[in-house]
Amino acid sequence: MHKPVHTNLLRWYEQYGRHNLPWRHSRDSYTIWISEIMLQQTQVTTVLERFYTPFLQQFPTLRDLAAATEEEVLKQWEGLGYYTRARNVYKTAQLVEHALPQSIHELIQLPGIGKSTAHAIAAFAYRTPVPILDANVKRILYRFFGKKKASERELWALAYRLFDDEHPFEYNQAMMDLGSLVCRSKEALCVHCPFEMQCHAAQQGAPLELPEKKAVKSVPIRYKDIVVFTCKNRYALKQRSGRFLHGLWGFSEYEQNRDNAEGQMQQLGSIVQKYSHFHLYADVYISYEPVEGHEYLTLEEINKLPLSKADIKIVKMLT
DNA sequence: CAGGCGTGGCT
DNA sequence: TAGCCAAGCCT
Repeated sequence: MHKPVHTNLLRWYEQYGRHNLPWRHSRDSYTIWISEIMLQQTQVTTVLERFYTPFLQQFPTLRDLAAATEEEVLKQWEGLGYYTRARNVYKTAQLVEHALPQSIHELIQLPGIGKSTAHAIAAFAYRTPVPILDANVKRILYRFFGKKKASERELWALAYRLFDDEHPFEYNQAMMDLGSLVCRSKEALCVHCPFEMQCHAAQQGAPLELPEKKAVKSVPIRYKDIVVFTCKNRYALKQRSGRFLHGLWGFSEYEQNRDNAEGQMQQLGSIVQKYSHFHLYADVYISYEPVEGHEYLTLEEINKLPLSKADIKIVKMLT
């Protein structure tokens, strides 16, 4: 249904919306899908300024992506983080022959596409009249309906309740922009909000109290020694195979151990890398001893490999 | 279902 | 500045 709040929202969107986002007016399901995956847990600015265009330049179509290697895709993803997204994007390109499916049911079965992304692709690429539910929309819903906490199920119900099914596309875009520009997590600009009069939190005068903040968990610190084995201007790396940074290349880490530091190893420096679930403090050493299970590569070769931020810092120490 | 999963922007 | 948190997904 189309209500007065929707009229206010659309008017606000026409005037203040982010109409220059390159994926916004695309009808190509491929580019919209790539943008949606890149934007998972990632700010618009980062994707927009550094990753979206170069990626599509290298892989302009689904067919190009499918024809690439996983390492080439990871290299394009280097620096963006959450690399499982890159591997899932590649996997999906192998799976679907011509184009992404259109139904939410089918989309959600593809690797890396959950309920939120499936709705977004359906809404933006295929103009399916369904609401989307991202972090921006969630924050608006919490405040608009005056809820301190809500389950995913409840949030979807609220998303459908507020939805404007007469202008679904514009409504969805408007909601994301409103959440990003006005109903912000640390500063709510209610005076500029088209929902101000209908919004429960705004009427209570305390929008920032919603939603209820989660208890902060302390992040563990891991201390490691990283050893760069070298021989004749080549350095030993291997491709990571665990869940963490899977597929990226890197130097070898060891539990911090005085024995390592003592021998003939020379310390190059140290790095700090803050991951979402732990912080890494590592001393970096160089060793001229031979090592098994690695590839000895020149700096030129190393720079062509997909590397994590921490390993890039170490490569910089070598140059 | 809580935690693993990267990196950088913003306050 | 240090910490929060950003167009989530998977296990």
